[in-house]
Amino acid sequence: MTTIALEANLAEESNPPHRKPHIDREDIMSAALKLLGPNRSVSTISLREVARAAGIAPNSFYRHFRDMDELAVALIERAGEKLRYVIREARQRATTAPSIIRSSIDTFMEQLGAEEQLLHVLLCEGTVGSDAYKQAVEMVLTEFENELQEDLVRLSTEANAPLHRPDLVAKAITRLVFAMGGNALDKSLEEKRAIAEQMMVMVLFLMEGSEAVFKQHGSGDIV
Amino acid sequence: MTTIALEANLAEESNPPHRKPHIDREDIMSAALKLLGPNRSVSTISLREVARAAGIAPNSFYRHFRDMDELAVALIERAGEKLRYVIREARQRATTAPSIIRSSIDTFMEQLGAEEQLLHVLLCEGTVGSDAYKQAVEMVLTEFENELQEDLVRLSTEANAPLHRPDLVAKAITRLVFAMGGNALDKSLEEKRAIAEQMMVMVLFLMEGSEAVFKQHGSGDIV
DNA sequence: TGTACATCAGTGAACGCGCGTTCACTGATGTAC
DNA sequence: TGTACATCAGTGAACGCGCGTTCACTGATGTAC
Repeated sequence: MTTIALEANLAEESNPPHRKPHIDREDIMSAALKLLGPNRSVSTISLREVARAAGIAPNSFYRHFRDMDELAVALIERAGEKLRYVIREARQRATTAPSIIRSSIDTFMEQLGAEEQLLHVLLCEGTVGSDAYKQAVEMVLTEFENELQEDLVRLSTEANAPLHRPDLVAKAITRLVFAMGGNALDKSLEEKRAIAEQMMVMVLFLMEGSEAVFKQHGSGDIV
Repeated sequence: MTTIALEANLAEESNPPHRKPHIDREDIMSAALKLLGPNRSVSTISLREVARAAGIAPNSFYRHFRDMDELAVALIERAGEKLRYVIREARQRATTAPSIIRSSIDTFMEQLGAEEQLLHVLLCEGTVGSDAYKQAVEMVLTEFENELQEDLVRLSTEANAPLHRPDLVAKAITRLVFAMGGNALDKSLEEKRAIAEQMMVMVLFLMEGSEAVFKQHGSGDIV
């Protein structure tokens, strides 16, 4: 009795007794996301945990993913897509350099609250895990940097305030925001807001500094 | 025969057969460090692995540490001390703002090569692991930030180029250097050098930016 | 100096557990004729 | 429309393994008398 009730509950579907629910990669991915938390990263959750959360037998996992690594990479890619989509939207709402910073960071921090689990994957695990995993995170970050650089160049040209090494400005902003974001994940809403403010000042420093160096040295080497 | 030879080898001591080697926290910590690598972080190594590497029985571990968490925290603190010591030394070699940046970052990257395992602990695991673990990493980072801020204020005052929000400059530099450093860990010497160059430009941007903002707004709020 | 004793870092054996992975299976679904 | 068959996402049972932790032990070391 108790066991049967428990099993039905785990399956999270009220299908007729001996009917199997149909499960796809999507379901498994969101089951995995639910397991993430301040002390649980993708590299520390087990195949059996994911199967349990998805309401399937452990061996059924293999019908959809070769192993946990493949699942992890799929999650990272999903997170990357989502993040890019969201930031692009933020960008369209702002057209000047200062406002794009503010709206991008605000959006980033909003998402941190709303889709905590998905971003967790990107923010917390770039340095641990399998090679495939790290490489996937690195790709997302690089892509992010490239888009950001493009924006920075466009906006600073329009504003007649060219930047020295905009590639490094973009890289510094990206790494900084991701590092601080990972740190902010567990924090309260209030603390997150404070961190967002700090991030904006830091980004401002980077851009002003790059501008100042350009004025001193142009786009050439600093020596 | 083979088994006996293997065991003697594991113990890494050529003591008389039934003599027990004396082991202390130190030995266990360095055994743990040896296990770290690009795909192994403190939070993924097991008590038994550490015991094996230290040449003791698994249960002997408990004579020295309550659990793996206590070991992890000890490692972080050790890494923090080491890092602080090394950077302090670097600081004494340099007295102007630009040269302190260069010599600190050079020293940091040198240590990355020399004591890779020890720094791994600080760089790669701030966002995963137990609360105790994360808190210990956070403490080291904060302490680092405070020392850096002190230096920045002193040097920029001497140079008559005061900074806006030196606390945030210090924090940004710290987070950036640690994030990029964690990323550089697996890389070749050549790549590490390139990353060190990038880090210096980024730090320069932060300082020049902070200076520029100070000139515009003084030390008050930006808005 | 010699003896008795307490301490405590080490040990081997054993425990129960959750894990990843395998196997042969089942039965619903879609397709060919 | 009905029948036979292939496909394939699901299953339960079982495997061997490494894990953390416990227990009662041993024997070297230091101390008290």
